[in-house]
This record gives sequence, structure tokens and C-alpha cells, in this order.
Amino acid sequence: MTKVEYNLDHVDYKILRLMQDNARINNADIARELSMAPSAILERVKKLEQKNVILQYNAKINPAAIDQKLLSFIFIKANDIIGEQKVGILLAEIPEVQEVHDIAGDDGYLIKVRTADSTALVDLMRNTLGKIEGIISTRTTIVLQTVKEEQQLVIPE
Amino acid sequence: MTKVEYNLDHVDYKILRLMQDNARINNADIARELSMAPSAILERVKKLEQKNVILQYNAKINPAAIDQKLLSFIFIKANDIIGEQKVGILLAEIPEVQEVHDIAGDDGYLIKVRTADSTALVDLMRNTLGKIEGIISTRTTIVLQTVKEEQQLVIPE
DNA sequence: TATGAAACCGTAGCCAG
DNA sequence: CTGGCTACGGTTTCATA
Repeated sequence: MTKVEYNLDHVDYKILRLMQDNARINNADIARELSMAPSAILERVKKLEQKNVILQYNAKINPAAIDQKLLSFIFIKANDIIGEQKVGILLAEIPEVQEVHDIAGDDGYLIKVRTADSTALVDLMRNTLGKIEGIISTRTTIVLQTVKEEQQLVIPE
Repeated sequence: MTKVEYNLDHVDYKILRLMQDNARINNADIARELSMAPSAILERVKKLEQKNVILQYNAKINPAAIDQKLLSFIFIKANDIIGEQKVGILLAEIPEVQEVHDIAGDDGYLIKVRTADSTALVDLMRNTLGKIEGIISTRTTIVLQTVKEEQQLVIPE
């Protein structure tokens, strides 16, 4: 992995702050907010995309609207060779698995999973997780209610 | 809380599938993909926004680019009255806290926190979490590496 | 709800200052 | 980076079905 220099300035930060809350804002509006010319904004946004500062533009969809009512976190103990993440990569391929984190402590992963209900979760664990080689054990935490769920980062001044 | 009917059809699902992967796609392109008129797409997208099916449009920003290199999950035991979530609401107000989930089991919350490094995490726990009334104990899990981190949902056909 | 025409406006590319 | 310019095409509205 190569060391990358991002070299962002205050104007970039302002653009990022506007875009992470409203990805569909147009260049003209950003330009007005920052009192700059639209062409300058366009260049900066393109550079932010090229440099992988902006990774993607997502629409955040209400899980309830498409009947994905159950959220769970599962700790997974695996016998992966350190740094290899064979199990992690397989976990990441499951569409219902939104996140896979390699965590400190017990040679394991923490994954975030969304399913319709508990029946669908049990099915997933049996039929999909159960088929992955190298999983030693799992511990499931069910979410009763979500108070906050955002991906916004704290952007410097 | 009132029961809401979303009543989405296959066309809505297709629109959602396109938009959750590229929030900046334009109506004309969606229209071409679905072989429909742009004006019809515009109406549907507006309705999806009104009905809170689409909650927000976010730019996903590379945490490394703005020096937010540490991700942690913290389990928090609290003496909240059930259903009241006083602690949960206070936790949600912290900008570094991206997620707050009320979890089954130990009268507690699971929160997701992003900070620059472990020093900043310790500061946050001491100065911000430490000031919240009602927190009994915390257990912190540090993420060494993230294999996958998405918010995309599995959208039906 | 969907379409298609028309007016409007933002985008993207250019270049001079 | 600004600002002026242009061509193009996307957005939005509305009458119509």
C-alpha cells in the first residue's frame, strides 16, 4: 500500500461538508455558498473524486420501506491466519452483511447484518454463515431500536 | 407512531437500486435504463422522497483523507428507564458517534465511534462520555481493519 | 400515472486575465 | 481562481391521454 497525500484545504473541507449532507447539491449552489465561480468548484469536486476522498454517492434508503426490519451485530471467531482475512472476505460477499470489521482481541470479526426478521436471520446464519470454513463460533446482538445511524464524518475547518 | 404504507412497485425498486449506488445519477439516465420518460421518473423520485423512502443523499467520504483513522465500537451499560433512551439521545448528539443502537440483553447501547486516533478516543470517553449521567460501564472494541462498510440494502425485485 | 413539447437553467469545456 | 462565453443536454412544467 502506497502512502497517499490528500492535501486538502479549507475550501475542500467546506465542499465535503456540503456534499456529505446533500450529495445532489449542484455546482452552482456550492459556488454560491462559498462565493466562488462554479467552474472552480467543478474542478475541485472532480479532483476529490479522483483522489478517492469522495468514495461514492449514496441514497440512504429507509430499511422499513423495503421490509428490512431487523438489524443485528454478530461477533465471529475465526481461525484465519493473521492478516489473511479469508473468512472476512467471504463474509463481505454476503449482500445482507453491510459491514465487516477485523477487531482486536479475540481473532475475530464484527459484522453488521440487515434482514427482514429473525426468521431470515436464522436462515442466513444456518445457510450462509454455516457454510463458511473457518468460523469457530458466533455471538449475536439484536438491535431493538436505532437512535442514530449516519455515516457523516466530523470534517475539520 | 402511525403505521405507514409505502406501496412500492417494481419500478420504484429499480429506481432505488440505481440511486443507492449512485445518488448523483440524473433523471434522464434513470429514464433510459427503465425505458420511460424523464418526467415520470422525476415524479416517482419526488414521491419516494416525500414518503421517506429515500431519507438522504450522502457523499461517502474516505475517513483516512480527513485523518479519522480509528474506528471503535463501544458497548454502554446504562440505567435508562426502558423505552426512555435518555442516555441514547445524549450519545446521539456527539458528532463522532455515527451510530447508537439500543440492544437486547444488558440494558445497553452499542455505539460506533470515529476518531483520529486512540488518544482522541480516550479524550472523548473521558470528556464527553464521562459527563453523561446514567452510564454504568463501557466496553470498547477497536477495529484493526475494515473489510467492508456499506449502507446498501438488499432491495427486492 | 405516463407521455411529449417547450422553456429554463445547470454543466462542462474553453480561454484570457 | 475568476469571469465570460458557448453548446449541449438535463430539469421541470404543463397539457394531454
